[in-house]
Amino acid sequence: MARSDHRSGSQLPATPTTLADVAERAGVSRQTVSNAVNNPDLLRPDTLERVRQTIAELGYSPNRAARNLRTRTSSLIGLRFTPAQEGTANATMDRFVHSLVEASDEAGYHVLLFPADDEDPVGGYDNLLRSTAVDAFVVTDTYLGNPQATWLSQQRAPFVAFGRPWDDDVARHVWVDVDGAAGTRLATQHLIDRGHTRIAWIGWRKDSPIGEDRRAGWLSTMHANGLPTTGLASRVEDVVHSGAEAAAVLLDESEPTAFVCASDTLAMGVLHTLWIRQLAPGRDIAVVGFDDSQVAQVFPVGLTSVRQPLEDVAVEIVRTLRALLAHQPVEARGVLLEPSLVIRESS
Amino acid sequence: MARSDHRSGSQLPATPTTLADVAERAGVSRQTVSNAVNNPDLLRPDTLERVRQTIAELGYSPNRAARNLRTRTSSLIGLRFTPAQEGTANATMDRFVHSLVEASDEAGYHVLLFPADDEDPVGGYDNLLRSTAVDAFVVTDTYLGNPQATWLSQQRAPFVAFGRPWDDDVARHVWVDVDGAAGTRLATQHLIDRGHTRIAWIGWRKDSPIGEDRRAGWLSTMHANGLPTTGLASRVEDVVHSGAEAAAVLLDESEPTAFVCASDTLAMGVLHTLWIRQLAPGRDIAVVGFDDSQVAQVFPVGLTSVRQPLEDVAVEIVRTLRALLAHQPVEARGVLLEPSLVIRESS
DNA sequence: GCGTTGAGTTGGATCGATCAAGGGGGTGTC
DNA sequence: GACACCCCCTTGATCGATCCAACTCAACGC
Repeated sequence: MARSDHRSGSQLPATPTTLADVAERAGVSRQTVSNAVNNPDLLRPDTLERVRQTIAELGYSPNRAARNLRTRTSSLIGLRFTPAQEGTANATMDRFVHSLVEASDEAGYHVLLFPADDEDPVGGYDNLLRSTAVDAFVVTDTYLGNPQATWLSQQRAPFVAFGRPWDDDVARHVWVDVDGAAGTRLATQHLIDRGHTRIAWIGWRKDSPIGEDRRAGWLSTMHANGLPTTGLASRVEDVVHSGAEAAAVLLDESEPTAFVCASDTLAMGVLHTLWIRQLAPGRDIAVVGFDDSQVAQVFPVGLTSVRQPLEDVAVEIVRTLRALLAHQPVEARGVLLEPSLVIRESS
Repeated sequence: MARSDHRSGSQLPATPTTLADVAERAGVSRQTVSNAVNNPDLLRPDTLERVRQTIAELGYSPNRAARNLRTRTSSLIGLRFTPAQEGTANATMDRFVHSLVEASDEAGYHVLLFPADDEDPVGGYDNLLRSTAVDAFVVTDTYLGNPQATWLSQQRAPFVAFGRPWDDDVARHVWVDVDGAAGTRLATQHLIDRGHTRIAWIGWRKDSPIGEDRRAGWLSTMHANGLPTTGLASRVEDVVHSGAEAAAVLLDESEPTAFVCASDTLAMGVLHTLWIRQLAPGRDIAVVGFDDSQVAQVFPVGLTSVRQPLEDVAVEIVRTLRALLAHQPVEARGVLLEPSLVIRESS
């Protein structure tokens, strides 16, 4: 005797419909219903149609837990959520998460968030992994010395990193990243095209490989165009007032007419200094930032900025993840995507 | 014969440890191990200790899928992720998600994200609900006419809304919200305390209950202080240039010395107009925004802004959710939290 | 002495799906 | 006619946890 909770109209039954309910109603076996859902070509067309009809009538949807238990998968992708830092313009996460959720959804996956624990950087991963709660991870902070990627590799846990493994003799994992150097190359060339010759760089401290990568783009473009770089570069903390100070010093000592910055945060610092000195951004001095943050977008003088193709990054990550989980050979160990330049009034 | 994959050191066994493995090794039954995990007080202290030891040795962690299947729960909270709109300063989601992930984690829950489908606003909910993939939802967009809350209520799906049900004769669901009026009251009083008497309001269109709520805070505070409001209010689209235009008109026609805005986006518009007119924010004209976005934080002239206590909102939501899921009577139908004012140079 | 009680532990059944193997029934081949 | 074969479908076992009822054993009361 099957459950008979198909009473009053639109309300959800107390116990949701199961595969067995559908089977009985359609006059077939459980396995046939299962096949209708997962391997439709195994069924005769008329049977398939009948089962599908019944599924629609009963509003059946396979129980996730049961499926997960049997197949030893969860259709979940774990992501450690790290929010945008207060007091900065860095806001990659929000857009990236959105893109990842969309891309995952299309591949039949959902995104599971878990918090960052500073004391135990791999704790969250370990829990989810041991309880087989997720199929794979997406790792975002691949800064030098971050143990996550290495640890996951050791555990043989499937994961894709957003970010290159900078200490490349260790962990050789699969990754997707944005070519920072290409971004600053775009920015610098753009300024050169506008007639600038004294273009300054304000970037992060030397121990940041990402920062050095972005710096390299500026440096190579300047050299390629036979332009000077000495005295035109500065490396500081990624906070607004450091950017402001660096800009002040550079203006005094080297008289640049344009700035390329490693982040929108630093670019805001530059703009601050310009504002104090009554210099008009875009007219007197050009400024380019990095990340195309909301700050760049709504600033009264729109800030020209390098934009990461986070939508593409997400799509690429999900594609790679699927290959990984299907145990297909992954074509490339890493994928490098090109950013674009969003030009606004500040340049 | 139990699995014996406890070979070379730190690598994860091919098949993870199960409850039965632990039971055999500890010389007790499966149920006892289960009790050690879920109902420790049922065991005699010495047995408990022995089982715990074994669990630690084997690195056992209960299989999520199996537990979910049996208990008909998932320890997952569903959240429809809507990213920050480009070209605005609205960035509540990022901080809220972070807070929710943290609060959920402490309660033993994880956050599951799913995408918004414009064509089928309840589709994502329906899928997750019918497949019993999540225990409950957190709903964030409770604007007037949003079908989500009503639909979920009809389905008797457990959920808590971040946001009041504005069309309050329908869906009487459980909610947590921030008192917008109290926020603008803080802002307005702050300006009055600084000696301002002609304080203008720039808000959203009249069909936004949230906007009207915030407007009410400004209005009541002005009245309570016997200050004029006629000709000092404007209702526009929530985009930068609308804010700029509104500010220009108000400055021309009513000569305010301060602006309270319904959002940081509009406040940026005001700042734009001030910049064009060579008026110094904070010195010539005061401006207050709403949301304490990154934009407010890194703007060269720090923007005073109302800050929503999103951490507290998340904690309150999770607390309510737990009560709901435990079928305990929820004390209050709604919880209203007080925002604070972050004072910066613009006021 | 014997039933009662209760704390501590156990084995079997169960959640709802999929896997693996095993039919019926028809067609084709010799 | 017998056999092999394929297509389509069914049955029983299984994933790993928890629920449920029962079972052991010591303490206790009368």
